[in-house]
Amino acid sequence: MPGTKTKAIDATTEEKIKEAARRIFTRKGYSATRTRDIAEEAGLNLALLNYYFRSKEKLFDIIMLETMQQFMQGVRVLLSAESSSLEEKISVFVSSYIDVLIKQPDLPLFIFSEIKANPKKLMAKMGLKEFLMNSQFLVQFREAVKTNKIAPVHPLQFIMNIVGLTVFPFIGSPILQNLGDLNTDEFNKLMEERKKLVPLWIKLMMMKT
Amino acid sequence: MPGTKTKAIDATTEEKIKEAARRIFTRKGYSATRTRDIAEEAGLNLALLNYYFRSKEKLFDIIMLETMQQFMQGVRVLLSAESSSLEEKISVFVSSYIDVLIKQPDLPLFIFSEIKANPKKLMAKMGLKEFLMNSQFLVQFREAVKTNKIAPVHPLQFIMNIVGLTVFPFIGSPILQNLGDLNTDEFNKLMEERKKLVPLWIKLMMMKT
DNA sequence: GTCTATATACGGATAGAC
DNA sequence: GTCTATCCGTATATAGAC
Repeated sequence: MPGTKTKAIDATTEEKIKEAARRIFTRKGYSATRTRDIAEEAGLNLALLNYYFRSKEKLFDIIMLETMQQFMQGVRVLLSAESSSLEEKISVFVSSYIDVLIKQPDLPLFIFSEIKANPKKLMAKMGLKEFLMNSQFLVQFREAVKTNKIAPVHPLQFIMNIVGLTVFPFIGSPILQNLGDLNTDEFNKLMEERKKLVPLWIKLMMMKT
Repeated sequence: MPGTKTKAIDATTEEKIKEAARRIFTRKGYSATRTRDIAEEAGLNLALLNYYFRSKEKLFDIIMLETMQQFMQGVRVLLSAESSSLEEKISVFVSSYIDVLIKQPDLPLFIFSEIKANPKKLMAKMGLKEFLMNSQFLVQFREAVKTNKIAPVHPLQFIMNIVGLTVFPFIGSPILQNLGDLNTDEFNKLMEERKKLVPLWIKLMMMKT
């Protein structure tokens, strides 16, 4: 039966639990998730969770760390990259992010909720601030302001705009889909459109007037 | 019978409970909130909650209904108003909304989270869709598109932009504040700036190119 | 490693004194 | 109306058989 199966081909029990946990935690958040839901989702016994991860919280910590690293990847793309222009960075960020979010639309609400619930525990692990400070992105932004190519605003305003225009639709999707009478496919079409629109809009917004 | 007795000068016990519940629910969400937290926040005994509201869920429903009505008020301002122009509507919406959110920054994350957790139960109560459909806002938007004043995009894209640029910073504030090394006052200053910037940006974004 | 059964803790709800 | 004490269901965690 299960113990005699090969580990090589299908997912190990530990991986099954992690995958199930990721789905449920992301969908419902830490507090609303019951370990029973995870066990059921994984098609496994409840006791296995404790055998592999000792506690709900430890399991969550592992999932959360991995999730945030994934979420951060887009940001790192946006911030680093020596060779590309500011505009190119924005395009790449928006486009790749929308791809991720179409596949995992629950991600933003989950991350922002959990960070709010536990800022100290989770913020440190991101190391986002250090990354931003010496980033090529910030250098290019300041240069563009100085040379009068874009309007002079706080860099954070600029970042809020890019991230907000990209991420917000997924946070508000239940309301927005209802508002526009859209099913998921139709909604995703609009998101695909935004891959081109958002970078264009950002460019227009930041024009010197 | 609860609620029928005194209309006193200072807050009644029932109001104290509701105020405490509003704060805690909004801060932590339904699942993570314990009735004991609410009782403590109100400086009252746990048993009073049940005396006045029968259950955690019934108390939550009352709070949630009131909160959504408040949240919707800004939207209604945006959508209705026969006399004002499209631009004016946007300015009023952004400005009044940012005022609300500076006072109650937890509101957006709370509302979006709870709607996601229980869309059927909560969406109907908003009645947002009906409101939008016959709104002056939508008429004016379509007119502006037809007369070539703004670029032709799905109205929902337009709404996402306005709401996203206004609301997103408050959803991401823990991360954003950390990113920019800002305390709450400094962050709020940026939000005050956005009262003027967002309407301007919207105007620029939507230009015909 | 995986299961069943059970211990333990926690949170929501209630009974009853005042 | 408000309190103390307590009940009871549910969720997490663990023991022990296989």
